[in-house]
Amino acid sequence: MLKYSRQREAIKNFLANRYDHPTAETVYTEIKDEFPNISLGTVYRNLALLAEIGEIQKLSTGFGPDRFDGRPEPHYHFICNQCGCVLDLTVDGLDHINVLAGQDFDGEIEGHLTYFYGKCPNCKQEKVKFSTH
Amino acid sequence: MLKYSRQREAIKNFLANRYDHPTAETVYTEIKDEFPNISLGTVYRNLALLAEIGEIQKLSTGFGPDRFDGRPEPHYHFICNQCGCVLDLTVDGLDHINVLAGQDFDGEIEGHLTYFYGKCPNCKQEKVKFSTH
DNA sequence: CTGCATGCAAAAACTTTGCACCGCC
DNA sequence: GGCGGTGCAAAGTTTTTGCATGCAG
Repeated sequence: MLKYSRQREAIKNFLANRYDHPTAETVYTEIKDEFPNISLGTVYRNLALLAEIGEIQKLSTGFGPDRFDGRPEPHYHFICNQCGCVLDLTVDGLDHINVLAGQDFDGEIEGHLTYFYGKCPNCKQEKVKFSTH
Repeated sequence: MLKYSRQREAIKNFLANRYDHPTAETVYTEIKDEFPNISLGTVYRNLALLAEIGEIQKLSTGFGPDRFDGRPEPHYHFICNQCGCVLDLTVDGLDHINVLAGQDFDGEIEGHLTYFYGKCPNCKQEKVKFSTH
């Protein structure tokens, strides 16, 4: 049975109000303001738990430590090749790619996980700036 | 300048002949038959290098260590929820999802990385077997 | 010979876990 | 009070790196 804990609640709320997909380390550091005694182990344990019960999402970007997203509903993510930032991305009508993927496949496709790559709005701007020199 | 090395060549060939997307550890263990003195550091260095120059692909599945794919050309991957195996998957006509993703996005989408999840042919079979009991 | 590549081992980076104590139910 | 949660620290896992030596160009 899942028991209430102030720490877990704080972690969940913290993530719900951040849109930059922080790492466990960042969650730990920032949440220390409110809980000076909280331990990194507790942060990892709760992040894993919350991800498992679907209240947050764990993002493995393949670059650096895992990141966490406080928005539980399905959506996509964009990773900037230049600055490494991770942004939420709403893309409609992508469910059909499961069907496409299953066409020549004998197993059963149940879902997919997609990361988009490129230049974030900020870095795209930078590029324009430099190219006008 | 990139200098030839027998170790790197062996790693590349090893991956080219495997279709199970081995981890660095597996590459290391298996390639020791041919190079008893090769070190894990060399394996990691060469895997990173080969991935960077696009001769192999690094797969971060978010579960366990990274895996490596000897097929450099773009294709997709399927990860079995049940047994954890990783299979190659050819899906045509998925490039357009970059356009979809870019529709409400101010940055620039340059590509995407997609993992499909579900039951592999083997595990799907298992399920059928059990359900007939 | 010059400098990238290797082998080795230490260390870094990231995450999990054992254990005694704490606090929700 | 019972049991899941926490803090702490140790350890586990995965990957990177410093350095002396080796080998390709």
